[in-house]
Amino acid sequence: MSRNTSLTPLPGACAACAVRPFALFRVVPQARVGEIARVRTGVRLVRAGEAIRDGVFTLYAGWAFSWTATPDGRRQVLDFHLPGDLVERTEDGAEVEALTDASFCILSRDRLCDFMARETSLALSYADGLSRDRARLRERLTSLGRRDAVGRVAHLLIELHGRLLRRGGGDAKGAAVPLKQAHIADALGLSVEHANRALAVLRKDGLASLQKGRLDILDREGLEEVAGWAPLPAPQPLAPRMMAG
Amino acid sequence: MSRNTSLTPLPGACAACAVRPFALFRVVPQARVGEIARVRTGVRLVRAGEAIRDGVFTLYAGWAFSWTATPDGRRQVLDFHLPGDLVERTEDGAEVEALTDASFCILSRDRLCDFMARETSLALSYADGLSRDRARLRERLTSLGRRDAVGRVAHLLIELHGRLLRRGGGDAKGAAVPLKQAHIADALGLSVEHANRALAVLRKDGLASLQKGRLDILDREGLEEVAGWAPLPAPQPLAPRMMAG
DNA sequence: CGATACCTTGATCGATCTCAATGTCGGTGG
DNA sequence: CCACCGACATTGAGATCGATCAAGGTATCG
Repeated sequence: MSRNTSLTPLPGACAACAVRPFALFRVVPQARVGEIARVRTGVRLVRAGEAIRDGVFTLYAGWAFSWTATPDGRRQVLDFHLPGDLVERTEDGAEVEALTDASFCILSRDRLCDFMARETSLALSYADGLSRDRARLRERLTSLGRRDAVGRVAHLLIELHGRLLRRGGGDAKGAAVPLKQAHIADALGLSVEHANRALAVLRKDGLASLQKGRLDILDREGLEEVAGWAPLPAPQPLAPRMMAG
Repeated sequence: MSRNTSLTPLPGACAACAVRPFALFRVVPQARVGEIARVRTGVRLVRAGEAIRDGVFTLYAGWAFSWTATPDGRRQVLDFHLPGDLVERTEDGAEVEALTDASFCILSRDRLCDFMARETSLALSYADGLSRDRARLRERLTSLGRRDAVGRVAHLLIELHGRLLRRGGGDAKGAAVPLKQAHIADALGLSVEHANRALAVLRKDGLASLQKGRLDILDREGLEEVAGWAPLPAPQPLAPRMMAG
């Protein structure tokens, strides 16, 4: 039994759900929260490192990530999932794995569809989630395509910090971030050793520090600088013009 | 006027639309095609290289692509858009540009929302499109993260070939692909020179050839081999059926 | 013809990978 | 308490892939 207990809370009643304000069902008015229960087919608790095979679920506590294996046996992390995120296991060979001990609500795909059919706002909330996923992937793609290792790591840290802040985790100074260096490397297309060196640079330069599950933002502005974060639209006249025809 | 004429056709009546079977409105039954007209606010023809500033549109003829500028003035191509694709200009600084001469139907975001609110299957079709975008971005992310230059190019060529085949363009032997090497480089995080060398390898090895706007698949199996291609099952849409009635 | 856009090739440089140790820390069994 | 172990982080040195720089080459078009 000692090993079956966990400090990770299980999801409880939807009406009091702490992550609903950030989740798919945020659009459901309090009066109709009962209908959510018919979509939820169960709750589950998994240990860090366990694969999650349920098709559709809302992460309630803990982190998870989606990844895919490359033909040469390495892996690419596709996205990190935070509490409140709707996660779908797709059929394309990508896997979902708990990054920490985690709990979540399993949803019925069919009943979710029915609910969305009755509630347009819910369908739009679903689409909104997909849109955000897409935006995040575009950012990451830009990182892998055009940023160096330090820039990629800085960018990822800023992104995660923002996502956590938005759901009330951490503060401007930092947040709990349980990533190992291997997760960062696999997400950013780097070797673990190089991810380590990039983090060391950020630390040495007093920009950010990720250690023992804690992210500290030491110099937000400097961090954005090395991330190539464009707060203002950059002047474009000199940008290399693409082919015109 | 010689320069204002174009061989690129403008979209005509929705009822006879050639790309509708692959587009957002594929779920609208013939009997209700008239309702689409109220969503369409106009049609437009643009030249290759022109920026497209309309917020939401369905590409009818020609190719386009979305891209974003990096702080150092280079650019990252985020996605290529083919006839039938629904394209949204997002607020995040990404731009959309016509890759060839192109025409499209401009949609009203508000009226599209109304239509989706009335017709769940349309909302699901919209979500399905977002899902596919996401799947494509995940594939590309894996490419940039874990494949070498030749693998990335091979993978992109296979992807484009598949997308074209699905909408009736080209055949197993190849298809019209108007990409310049600079597009490929900017999409895959490579320099133009290296993209060129990767294409040269594929050509020399008799796997594929991209020249003068034409993609030839010379050895599909070998191409998949170097791409590290895992044949994926068709994405399972959440539920896009034809609208009843 | 000259200009422009695009493609191709070669040489050098550099960021990142790979391989190989070493370090640290928490736990665990003796 | 100590010795050991496994998981993770760190560091160094050499090898590589792809970027960059620098020319040419080709085709199209006015």
